This record gives sequence, C-alpha cells and structure tokens, in this order.
Amino acid sequence: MREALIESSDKSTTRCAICKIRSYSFCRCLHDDQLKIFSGISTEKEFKDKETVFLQQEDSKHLYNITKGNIKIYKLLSDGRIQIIGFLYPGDFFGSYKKGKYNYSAEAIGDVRLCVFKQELLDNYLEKNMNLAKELLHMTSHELTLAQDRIGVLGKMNANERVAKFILNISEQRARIGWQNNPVSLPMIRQDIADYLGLTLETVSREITRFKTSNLIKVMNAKQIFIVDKEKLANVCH
Amino acid sequence: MREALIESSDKSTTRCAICKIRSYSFCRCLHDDQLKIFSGISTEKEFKDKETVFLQQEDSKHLYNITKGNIKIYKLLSDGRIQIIGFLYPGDFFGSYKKGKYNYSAEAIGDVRLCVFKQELLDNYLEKNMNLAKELLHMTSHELTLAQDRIGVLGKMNANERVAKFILNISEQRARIGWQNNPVSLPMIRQDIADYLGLTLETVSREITRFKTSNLIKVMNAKQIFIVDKEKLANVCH
DNA sequence: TTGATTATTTGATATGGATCAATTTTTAAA
DNA sequence: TTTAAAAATTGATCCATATCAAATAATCAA
Repeated sequence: MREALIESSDKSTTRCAICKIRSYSFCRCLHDDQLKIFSGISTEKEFKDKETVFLQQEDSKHLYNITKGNIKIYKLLSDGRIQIIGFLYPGDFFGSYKKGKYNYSAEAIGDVRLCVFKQELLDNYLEKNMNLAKELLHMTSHELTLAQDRIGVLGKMNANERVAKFILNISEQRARIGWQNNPVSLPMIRQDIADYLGLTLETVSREITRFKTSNLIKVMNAKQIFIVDKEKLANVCH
Repeated sequence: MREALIESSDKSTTRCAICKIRSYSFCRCLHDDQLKIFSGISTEKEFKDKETVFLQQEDSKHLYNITKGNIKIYKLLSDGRIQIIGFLYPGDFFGSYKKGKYNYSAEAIGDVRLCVFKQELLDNYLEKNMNLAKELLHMTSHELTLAQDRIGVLGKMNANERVAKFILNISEQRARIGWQNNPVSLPMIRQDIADYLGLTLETVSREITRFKTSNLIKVMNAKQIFIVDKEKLANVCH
C-alpha cells in the first residue's frame, strides 16, 4: 500500500478552493471561508493502478473522496468469489465516517487521486456544520437508491439486460461529471464487469458481441464502445 | 389506500414518550424535552395487510417509521417482474426525506402502524437538531451497508446459499429488536421470499425442503421455521 | 522488435434453476 | 362444517448461463 502525500499542510489551505471536482462532491455545500478550514482536515493521496486503498476486514478510520480516476469497491466471499459493489468516479466518496470495519475493499483502477478525511476530524467538523451533514446525508441517501437499483438489476434482469443497463449507466455517469459519454470508455476489464454484473466474463463478452452484431453498438476496441442506437439499447433493459 | 389517523394532535404530544420501539429508531437520539416537539411533527397511521403505503412513481412527500408490523418495499419492471428490495421491521424507516419520486413501492405485510413525517417539517427539524441529522445519516449509512450486502448475495450466491442466508438474516433481525428468533417466523409468502432472493417460489420451496431433509431446520409450518443447526446453516452461506 | 503474459473472443458442453404442470396443504368464506 | 381460493410442495422438462477449452488479440517487459 504505497501512498504518496501530495501536498503539505502549508499549501493545502487553498487545495479545496482550486479543486476541480468540488461541484460534484459533498463538500460543494461549503462557503469559500469554510473551505480553508476544510482543506486543513483532509490530505490528498495518490494510488497507482491495482493498488489497494483498504481491505474489508480493516478497522475503518477514513472517508475518501475521489478527485481523479476510478475506484472499484468489492466484497470477497470465503471461497474467493468476488462481487464488485461499484465503480466509483471523481466526486464519489467511499470508506466510512464511523468506527467499525470497512464493509468492502477498495482498489484503484488506473492512477487515482483521493482526498482523505480522518473520521474524528470529519465528525467534529460535521458537528459545527449542518450543511455538510445534510449534504452527506443526501449523498448517502442517493448512494442507497443506486444500491437499490442494483438489487433490482441483479435480482431480476437477464444477462442481455444487465449488460445493456451497464453500458447506459456508465455513459450517464460520465455525462454527469461532464466527460465524453459516447463512445463510452470502460476503464475496467471484462472480468470486473462480470463480477459487477453477477455474470461470467464469457457471458459479458458474448452479450457485447450480440449488441455489436445487431448494430446497437460499435466496439472501437475492448475499452471503447460507441453507442449507435441509444433508444434500442434502452429498450432492451426497461 | 385507506388510512386511519390514530391520534389527534392533542394527545400526540406524549406519543413519542411512550413509544416502545423508539430505542431502535432514528428518534432514539432525542432528549425527553425534544420528544414533545417531535411528536407534533409526526402522525401515526394504520395500514391493513396488503395495503399500499405509496407507489414508486408518486411524488415523495413523506418519511415513514415503522412502529408495528412489517413492510415490504419493492420495484416493478415494465413487464411486471417484481424485485423486493427489503422486508422492514419496527424501528426501520422508509420513504424519502427529500423531494422527488419514491424509489420503490411500499406495502403492508399484516397489520401495520406507521409514524408519518412530512418532508418539510422533518427537514426543518433536522436544521435545528444536529443529533437527529447525524442519527439519520448513521441509519441511512447502515441501510447502505445492508443493501451492499444484498448486492453480494444476489450477484454471487446460489439458491442454496441465498435461502440459508435469508433464514439466518431474518433470525438475526428479530433478535435485534428483542423478538423470539427461533423458531423464525416468516410473515411473508414463498413468492415474496422468491422475489426478494431473485429466485422462483418453487426453488425456494425446494431449498427449504433440502435443509429440512438434511436436518438443518425443522419446518413447523410454512411460516414457522426452527433452526436445528445454526452453525451448519451458517457454513452453507459463508 | 520479440517473446511472454494478460485480456478477449468464440466454441462445445454441462448444469442450476426456471418453467410448466399436477398434487397437497392451508386459509378463508359461505 | 363444507366448499372455494390461495399457498406450498413435488415432479418432469427445458433453457440461459456457467464451465471448460481453444484461438486470437492486446499489452508489457526485455
């Protein structure tokens, strides 16, 4: 778990002020004068591709906010089966703001930059700032609705529908943070998509091929997918 | 959607003070003097078996807290497929405390009593009471971890494991609110269990029969299951 | 570059759970 | 009670997806 501390406390007083993803993050509710204090209770760290941020069984001491790159959070069954809970984007937070154990493991996909909050410090700050508490509540609540959507996908949808929904979701997610959303770039490998959708990598590959054959998408390369007919793709999954 | 208003505002000033499930609910953080005010911003309503509390597409205006009975929350796909998101117990809350649409539909299982909060009123009260906001954040965060656990179950576990985990979860849930947890009583029908676990009712029935045959459980009747060997049952699913 | 490793696609076969169907049990109504 | 309706069980068959296997493509290190 190599971690590089990027900015010292001296400079970091202005880190939040110049943060490019703040408008997508829970700290967007803070006023300019609060940002200075807030910069002080967080540090920024970098992680390389496949580097572990934390493991499920570890004591939870931090809350993380993604400022650059993607994170995958996953659960491991005792026999090695993996379930990926989510692929996270800049502005998403993960970890835990209360004591206990982490509920999942977190790993970097590609180069990642994270804003790290110590639990107690964040908790203390919440105490003084109702806006932040409410914003965190809103975002956690939103996470919950996303998780519930996924329960619906995994419980009732077939392979065809799951893959279609995945492609559309990724596209929407990217649009949300102002990134190019067509072609959709998939930073994760097929095995990860499979572990996310509760399928095997072979099935994922076959379904993508099927969408390609029926001209709903174009596969530029394994990690770049161009949506040719968004409407038809949407019809597949609802 | 017949709804019976149980207590008038006059008497309700003490309703929270005598509430038996408050210690399991997000309002447990309130002091005695705050309870009087809190009673004023909520009303209690009763629902009968199979009665709808709200539907997914409706504008979300209320947050509900269960004081008696069970609620099932579910999603409906366009072709009629149902995914049950959760079975809720006294002390659990559901609905929405922010404007928008409900993310699922809610229906009573058996006779149910609910504490109903109007969004704006609750939101205003949150503004004045940091403890309550933090408690709601904690509980929402806990809901999120439960939802993530379910993603793991639905994404990676087979029928055998899902049913075992379901029985154990229900048992633990009941223990949590101080109810008898063995034999486990299942208030919902097999179809509901199937729609919760992403299986068919036939498969659920067969798996229960299998556990019965291999002496892990005793089926007193369809809705009462006695766990004979908790350890072995737990070994099935982790 | 070249070989080695990793990722992806495609094919053949197996299987867990769905589907279809019939019977039994339980619950509710008359 | 008796009957009707709903819920649950059990059996037979089918199919979507997993598994096993091989070929191809992309990436990385030397």
